[in-house]
Amino acid sequence: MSTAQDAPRTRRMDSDARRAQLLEAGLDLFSTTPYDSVSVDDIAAATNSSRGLLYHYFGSKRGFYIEVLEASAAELVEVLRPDPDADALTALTDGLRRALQWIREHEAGYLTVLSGGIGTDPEVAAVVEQVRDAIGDLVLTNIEVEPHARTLATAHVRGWVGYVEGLLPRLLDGQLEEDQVLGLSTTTLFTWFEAADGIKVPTAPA
Amino acid sequence: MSTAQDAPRTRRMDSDARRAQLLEAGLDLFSTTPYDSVSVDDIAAATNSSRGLLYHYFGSKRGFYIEVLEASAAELVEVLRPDPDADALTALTDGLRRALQWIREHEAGYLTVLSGGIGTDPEVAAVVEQVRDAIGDLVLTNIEVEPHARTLATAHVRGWVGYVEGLLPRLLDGQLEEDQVLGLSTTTLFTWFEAADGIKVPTAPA
DNA sequence: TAGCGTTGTTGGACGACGTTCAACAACGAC
DNA sequence: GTCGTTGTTGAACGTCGTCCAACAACGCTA
Repeated sequence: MSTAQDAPRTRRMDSDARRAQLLEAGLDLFSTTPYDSVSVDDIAAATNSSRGLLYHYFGSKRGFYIEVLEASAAELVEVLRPDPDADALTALTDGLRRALQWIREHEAGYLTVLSGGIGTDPEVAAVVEQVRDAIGDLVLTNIEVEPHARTLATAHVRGWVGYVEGLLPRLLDGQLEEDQVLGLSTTTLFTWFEAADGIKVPTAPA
Repeated sequence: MSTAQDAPRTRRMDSDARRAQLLEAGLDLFSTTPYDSVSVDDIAAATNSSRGLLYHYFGSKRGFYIEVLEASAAELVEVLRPDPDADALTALTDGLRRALQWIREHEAGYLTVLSGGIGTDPEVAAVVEQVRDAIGDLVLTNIEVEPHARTLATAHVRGWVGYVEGLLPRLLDGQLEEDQVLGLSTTTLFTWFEAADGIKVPTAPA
């Protein structure tokens, strides 16, 4: 017979749930601790499981790290997704505001996602670069760009993502207010669009 | 008696020279290989010395890595330093051109410096952040900013550094020409200055 | 309920790594 | 030639990532 007291010694979980549990624990740990100071044992301990499990699900510690990165990045991109009904400036401002809120809530976690990764690891760098591109594309969503202006416009939004990232440390340590960040960011983004040839911002800002 | 053939078994070097030799080897290795794939043995082998030497000079592998970072960053900042006699636009364009050249020459190395570091390591992040601030200050050198505009101007150049960094991957993989990068960068930097209150760019660009 | 195959899970074992440290060897001074 | 200084070494240790053979919980069938 089996009661609540004598639970099975090893808890078997649905594999999706286990993956999610590991990823969540990974985000927690990597957010607060440098990559190589987080041991596989730490991750196992945080999930009440064993070292081997991480290898069963993710193949290697680095593979695990990359999935943590991707999961967190997906969250951020989701938060940023603009309201398709709003005009460009409003959509951007609102999206940015949500993103900044998300970053504040996950302050340490955000740093893991966008500002870091493991050293020169090309796979990690590729993931981070992909996230930045994705955000750039998102920003470009409801802006009309003629084909010949495509390259420069894409480059500009990609640069702009870096611009916003550059402001973040100053926002997080209080040197800058949220409205200042929003002001600088939107101005820098749209001013170039307005001056550029072959780009039209629907319901352009005053 | 001693000839050229039977050289001393262990070569004693001037400590400054040895430090420099280790740092150079470190830059080589970290440029091409992720941090935790570079072993202390590799560094020792590259300098024909032993593991212990790195600890003698740098205390730890991470301490060593940070010094490599700092050395490389100092080089980049030096290259960027604007000609004090030129007007703002020329000084910036020339500095940027030199920097892009330097980055092309040290392509992998640059990635080690500015785009990376070890994961969430706060010490590493601080060094990288410092470099970006230093570059921002450099850009602001020959621009006249009234006290009340200081905060925003500093923030803008800091964001701008991120902007340029954001364009770099596209320059390095050939999606963007150098002149396009220069054009986007200078436009984005100066357009805001011109529109801002209390900021004067000497001999402003047309 | 007993047995069976599937599959989530474990932890010992291994090689590689970062780090320490006591001993060593090259050099300058006298 | 001797001595103190100091650059240098490599064996030894504890920890880590990784592998893998054994294990145990569960669903299914009879």
